[in-house]
Amino acid sequence: MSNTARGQYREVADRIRDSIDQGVYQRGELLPTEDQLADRLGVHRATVNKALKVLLAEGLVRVHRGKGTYVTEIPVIHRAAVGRQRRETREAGQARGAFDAELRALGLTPRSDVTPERTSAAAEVAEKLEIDEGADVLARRRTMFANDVPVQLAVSYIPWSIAEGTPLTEADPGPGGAYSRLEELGHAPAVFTETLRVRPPDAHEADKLKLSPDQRVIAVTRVARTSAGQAVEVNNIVLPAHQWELSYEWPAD
Amino acid sequence: MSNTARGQYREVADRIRDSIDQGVYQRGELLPTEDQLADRLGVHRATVNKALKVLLAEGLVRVHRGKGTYVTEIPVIHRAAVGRQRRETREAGQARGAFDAELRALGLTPRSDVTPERTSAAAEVAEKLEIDEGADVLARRRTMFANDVPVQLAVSYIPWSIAEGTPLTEADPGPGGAYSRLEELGHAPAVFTETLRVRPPDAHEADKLKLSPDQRVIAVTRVARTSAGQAVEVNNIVLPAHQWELSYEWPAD
DNA sequence: GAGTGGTCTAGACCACAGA
DNA sequence: CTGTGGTCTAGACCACTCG
Repeated sequence: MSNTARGQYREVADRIRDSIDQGVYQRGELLPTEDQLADRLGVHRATVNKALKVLLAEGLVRVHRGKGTYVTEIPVIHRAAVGRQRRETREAGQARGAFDAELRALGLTPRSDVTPERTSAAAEVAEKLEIDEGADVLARRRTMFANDVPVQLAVSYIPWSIAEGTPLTEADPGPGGAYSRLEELGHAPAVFTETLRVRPPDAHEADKLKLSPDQRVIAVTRVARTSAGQAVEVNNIVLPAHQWELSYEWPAD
Repeated sequence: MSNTARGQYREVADRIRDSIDQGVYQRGELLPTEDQLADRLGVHRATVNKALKVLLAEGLVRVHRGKGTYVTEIPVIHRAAVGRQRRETREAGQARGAFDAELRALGLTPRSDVTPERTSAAAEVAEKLEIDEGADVLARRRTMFANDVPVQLAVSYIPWSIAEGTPLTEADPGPGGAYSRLEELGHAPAVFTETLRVRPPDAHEADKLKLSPDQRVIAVTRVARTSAGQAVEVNNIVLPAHQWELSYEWPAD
């Protein structure tokens, strides 16, 4: 087995979790330092540190090295994959896209950095786009924030042969986003595929998303194809696993 | 940030990972003990222990307490959610279902325990099935194995008013599985929804799936509805996160 | 510089597996 | 009984943040 003797650090984690649930420590508030918690709970600091990693895994706390440990203020974000590409969704309300709409629904303030760039396709991307390795692609790199907390990285790849000279190469591709432009260019996406893996963050992801090695990301690879089966976009999306809930819906046939 | 000074244990993890990748330690093989690794690599055992937890998170190794640490022998299993309910998929080849087919495709030997049971619906299940809390439901509990390694837990709930007196209450519901029976009973599922969360395993899951608290599970809640929008089945699926790759596909409209 | 969390070493005890 | 990994304490050093 693996779990019979629970370990003191789990008791400590339970006690701190209870304090958070009961409002002793409020959302966004700084917890006592590990030394203080160790004193109060009568254990060594290393045990408190391990307990806090449990809460970190659960997404209950957030750590700023050199500053302290905070109670998480961002609720779990729901991402409904199916439907988010629809024009109505993309243009709904004040939102500039599905991501914006989801965050506003939770009372959060979305923010997003975009960097379009012409580059050459790595092997995995080229394979999925069915182009030659090293061929030119447009890479649109996005970092998304909720209340200034980073919650998503995404890199969208589109063959340069499609994107060249179009608004797709701009930071803001215009109303309805990139999918609307692809539609107008005669490359309307008709079928979407998403493939998911859960893994520890790599160094770049840990840095950008402020994650510790004890946390996980959900790596989503989305491929958009035309009705002719031609892949027109590959999107590599990285989400802090504790911050998201994903949903999918499809017909039986 | 969180990751600038990499930490010695990550170097140790890299070295052990390299040894596994290069075949120094083979699939299914027992690694040297933590004491031995600590001696060879010139670090304290606690550092080796922490390094092994990194590899555990990546799914590269498996730990049997009291015995040792083994190189994982099960490859990542792919689960294509869309299409697995189709009759052709369910009845394909020698397989008794989509799960069987997926494992056989990887050269693994599937095995599965099923325990049907009449019970009363918990709040979350009742809400999704749109029945009264505490109303009777059929619960079909499954534990699935690949080469005798547990790889999935699932509990399928069907209102007792539908299941009573049908083959659904049997351990083997017959050809094509439960969905075929629902179809014949006039409750053919027409729309499926899956909602995913990543979290640490609870005590029961850790025990059944032989997981350590440092690992994660993907908790999938699937709801099957008829074309009239009536929920007929709720399935709570728990997967060791490091062992699976999930995929979904859907049309743009 | 003082305070924070991240990590490492040292040594110890425990729970579990198997001879 | 011995050997394994899991955990705890003690004490130390480091990197980062902020005044």
